[in-house]
Amino acid sequence: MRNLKYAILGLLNRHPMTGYDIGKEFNYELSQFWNANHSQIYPELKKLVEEELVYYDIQISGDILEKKNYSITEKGKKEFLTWLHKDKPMEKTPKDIFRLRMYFANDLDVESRIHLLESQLQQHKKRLDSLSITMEQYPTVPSLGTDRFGDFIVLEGAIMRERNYIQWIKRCIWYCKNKKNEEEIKQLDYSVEL
Amino acid sequence: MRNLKYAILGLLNRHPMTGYDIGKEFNYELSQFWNANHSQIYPELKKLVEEELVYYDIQISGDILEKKNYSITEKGKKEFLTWLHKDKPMEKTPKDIFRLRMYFANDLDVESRIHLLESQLQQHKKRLDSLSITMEQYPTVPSLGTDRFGDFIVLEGAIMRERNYIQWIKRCIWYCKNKKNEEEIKQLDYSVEL
DNA sequence: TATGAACATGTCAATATATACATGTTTAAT
DNA sequence: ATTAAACATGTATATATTGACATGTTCATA
Repeated sequence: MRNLKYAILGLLNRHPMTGYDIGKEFNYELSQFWNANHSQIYPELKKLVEEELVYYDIQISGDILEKKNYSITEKGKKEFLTWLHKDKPMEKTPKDIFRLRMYFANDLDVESRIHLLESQLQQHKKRLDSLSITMEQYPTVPSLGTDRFGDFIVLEGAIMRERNYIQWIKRCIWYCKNKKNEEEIKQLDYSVEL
Repeated sequence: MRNLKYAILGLLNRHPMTGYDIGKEFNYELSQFWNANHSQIYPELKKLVEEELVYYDIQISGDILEKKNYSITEKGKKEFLTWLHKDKPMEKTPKDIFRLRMYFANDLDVESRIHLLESQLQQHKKRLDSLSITMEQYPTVPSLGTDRFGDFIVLEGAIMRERNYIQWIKRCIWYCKNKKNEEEIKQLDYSVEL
């Protein structure tokens, strides 16, 4: 697999940065589809240096603080592009603990169920709001050859995903609140508004 | 975390079954939000027995084949319900390698990008079809207190998730094709100028 | 009755991930 | 000058997960 390897190579392919910077990326935009702790990043960078896919320059920040500024090598670039070109089969669906809980929720009284659903709803709404604010940075669709195009489509994907999750939670709440008219419920369709 | 623990307890809380059966569940409906290999399941069951959260009866299948039929204990039931009641904060967004690839895809020519997107699109459509067929088993919404209600809402969630992913991929393809035309038009403009 | 698919249970090694431990520097604000 | 937040880089331990190794039985069917 070595997915972290390619995530790091991809970032360094954009521009050189330190391990700390990579960690920050994983906590910002990328966090919508990737993440890693620094305890994973530093050893991986070490490995990538050994494999001659990246190298670093030491920069002095302030008086004595040594920063390792990592760059991708030609070999690294080549390996990254090979990975990027490969048409990989669809991944397994991701694990989702909240769905797992809802799967088993018939053991919960309806009030508790609604409470858990409402709590998740609030959290997802909050995330959607923050993603929407980020989206305001894009008045138009960036052009295809730029980094910002990648930033834009995954941000849009994240927004769509959150909207969709919110819709599902709302449906679950609706079912819980309306035990009757079961025939009617099935008439609704699951179309997603954009 | 011990999420597998609760996934197993939840299943055994529905009804007793073998480790093999649990593995099958993880490859069927549950696979839309949970999975585990048998190499993870058997050791976990062993642990749960030690913790007295489950126990097993040995059943003879055929002449000599011993099957371990696992059941949940009262202690296990209690611990499962405590877990189920707890209002947990939202999980980190799941990792998604295809989104990661698309994030970096500006290094790909437009044709390759569209090819990768179309390939994913076909696979997600196929999964959506199979989920939709499963949904045909539910002519009405099952009542709240039954296992089938849990089955139903997560199946509906899986369908919504696939529809949404498909919409996102289609949007990405649309952007690629439109921008491509724009660039072609630009090329034409240049040639006219020349 | 031979055969292959599904049933059934386990271990082992490698990798991936999370959390805590450990140590310091720089920068901006008070 | 003090302080707190952010910068910066690592290691260690525990847990989670994957994929391979290992072994055997039962059942349907050709």
